[in-house]
Amino acid sequence: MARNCRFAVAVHVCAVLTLRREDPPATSDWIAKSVNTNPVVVRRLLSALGKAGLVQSQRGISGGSTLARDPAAITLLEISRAVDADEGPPLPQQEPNPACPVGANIRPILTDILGRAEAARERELHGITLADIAAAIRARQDL
Amino acid sequence: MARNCRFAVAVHVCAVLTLRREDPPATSDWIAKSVNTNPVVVRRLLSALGKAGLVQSQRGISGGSTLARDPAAITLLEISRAVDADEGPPLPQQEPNPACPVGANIRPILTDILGRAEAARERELHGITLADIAAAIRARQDL
DNA sequence: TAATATGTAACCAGTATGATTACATTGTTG
DNA sequence: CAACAATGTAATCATACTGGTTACATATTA
Repeated sequence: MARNCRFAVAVHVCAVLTLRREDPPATSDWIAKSVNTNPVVVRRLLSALGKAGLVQSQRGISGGSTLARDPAAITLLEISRAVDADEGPPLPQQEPNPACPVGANIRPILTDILGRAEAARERELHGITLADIAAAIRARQDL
Repeated sequence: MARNCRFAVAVHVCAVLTLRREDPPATSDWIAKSVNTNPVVVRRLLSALGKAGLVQSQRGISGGSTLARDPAAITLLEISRAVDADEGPPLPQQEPNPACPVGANIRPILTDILGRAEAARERELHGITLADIAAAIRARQDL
């Protein structure tokens, strides 16, 4: 997992689009007020989500963004991959010493371990859809 | 998962200590040559591992570090927690707008999701011990 | 044609990371 | 006891990344 807030904000953005599914497109300005950030930050995320095919945007008057698919068909894993580029496992750029038995063999082992950890995280996110998020929000509203 | 290499290097360091279990203590200088980094970087990690009770260090001539426990009793989760402080879920510092239905409710939902993702990653690391790492290294050597 | 929205580039301040130097402290050994 | 060799840690530095902001070209609609 990257140490930034892009995923969290992207889910917030998508949640807004999900709850506003029947309404006219949401502008980056409107969404930014809900997130409490700058509209450009929202547009950057929407651009990434659009390239991943999760969202559609329209320019001009009465423009804005809408979900491209059924919320039940969009997983949080897709959102994560859309906004956070895969940078590979966090290994030091400097290669270890091949003259040491550990240095000579640890690299692929670490890559495997870090890959498995990341896969576990992704499996979790794959099991959650935007429909689940919307349901959780509605449940909290009805308290 | 943090976006740094501390965990990877810490596992490398511990793997060295595991393979040298029957030998005299390893110096930070020696380990640094295997990792291919600066001895101070190694000492910082050894210091954190020591505070977590995974490693013991001795000053002075013929000093150095050794594993504090059986390699089969040290999990990668312990190593991860020792060298990477828990910074909590990566949420924006700016709170969302409580006047928006999404902004008012998304925070605890995001916290839950990010917590579940992190828990999945930790479950994976909990299942791997230093003995497994040592075995993997030996298996690669015997090719 | 005027108004409004997206799409992006450019820039900035704040922060994290890892490498490095420096030095005090501790322990060993001759 | 004196010299040496190791850890422990503070301080500094270059690099990189993040998120916020301004600016402006482009597209779309009324």
